[in-house]
Amino acid sequence: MAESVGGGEGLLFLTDEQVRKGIEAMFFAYRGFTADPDRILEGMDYGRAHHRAIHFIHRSPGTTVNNLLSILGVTKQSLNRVLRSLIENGLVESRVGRQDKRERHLLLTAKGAALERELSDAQRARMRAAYRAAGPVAVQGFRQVLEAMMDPDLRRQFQTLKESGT
Amino acid sequence: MAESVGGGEGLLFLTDEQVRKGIEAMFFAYRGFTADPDRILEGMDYGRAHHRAIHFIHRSPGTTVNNLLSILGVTKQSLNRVLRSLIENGLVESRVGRQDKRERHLLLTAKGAALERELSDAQRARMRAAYRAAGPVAVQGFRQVLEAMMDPDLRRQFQTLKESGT
DNA sequence: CTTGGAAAGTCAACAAGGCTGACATAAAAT
DNA sequence: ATTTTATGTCAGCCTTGTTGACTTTCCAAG
Repeated sequence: MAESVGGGEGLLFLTDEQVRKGIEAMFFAYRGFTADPDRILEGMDYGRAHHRAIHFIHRSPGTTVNNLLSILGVTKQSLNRVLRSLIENGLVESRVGRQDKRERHLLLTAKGAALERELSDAQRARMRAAYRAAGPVAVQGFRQVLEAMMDPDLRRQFQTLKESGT
Repeated sequence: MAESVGGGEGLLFLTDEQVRKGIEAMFFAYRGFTADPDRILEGMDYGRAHHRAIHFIHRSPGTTVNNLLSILGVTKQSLNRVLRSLIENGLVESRVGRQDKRERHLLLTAKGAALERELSDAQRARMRAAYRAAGPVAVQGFRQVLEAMMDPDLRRQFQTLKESGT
């Protein structure tokens, strides 16, 4: 790499042009990031919105609608459209809450879990390949920068999710 | 960080759960990435699609429509709608090609450049802050992983753009 | 010089996935 | 008893993507 990213004490001497490259990298990388799931979903009745719902239901089984709403950052009308089709087609189960019967707890059915696996296998394969190509140190840095880019509320949500896993 | 990302010889011992966290980080970070420009554009007649067009026209002044099409990865009908409004509102100038008069060369007007600056200032500010928080080593890693995530064609496009700068 | 094909623009129609506003229901909380 | 919360739903709108069809312009090869 010709361009240095050096500078001590956390001070970075990056030109606007260099930062702009980071922005473009983010743009192109995100296209790659969504490409595989998009390919799988096209032809089915589902899209990226369904993928996101399935992902986070898998991630937090039994999560409530409101919970999912705040993670996804969309309106309930928007989520409901997606959720309804997933429930109708038997990918997601909606259970009335036991303590609070107003709440609906969302779970993947076997069929839903199968699609989740197919989608996340594809997406993880790409991530793994990228990680392998870039190396362990790069992966650490990747995560740190991404986390620093998030809005504070989203960062909190992300960290909450992080703790729930592993 | 409790989770190790170690492993010698480019072999990464990452569990599916750890890779999944990278995927979620990408999702949340992209929201932050687009948040500031989106805020600026809301209320104007423009959206994210306009931002992207403006960005790449600024980046490669005089680029042709076909060129832009392949960078953005949308159909000409979709781009045309965006481009038309930018031209009508005097943000973009479309010049008939000198050698090949079928081609249109796209340039930002002063007004267009002003909006471009406003948008990219906001976006760069966030990137800079993230870079500063994460440190120089992390920034290197960030770039490497992003580049490795791209589809090969997009990576080539990205690298071509990279060379044109600096 | 004619003709094939590339570059660009445009019209129409459609779909996904966002949004707002309004309203309904059930159940919890006060 | 009343208010608030969680959810669902209807209707309508916007942006941004898509396909298909058609036109104009014009370079380039026959």
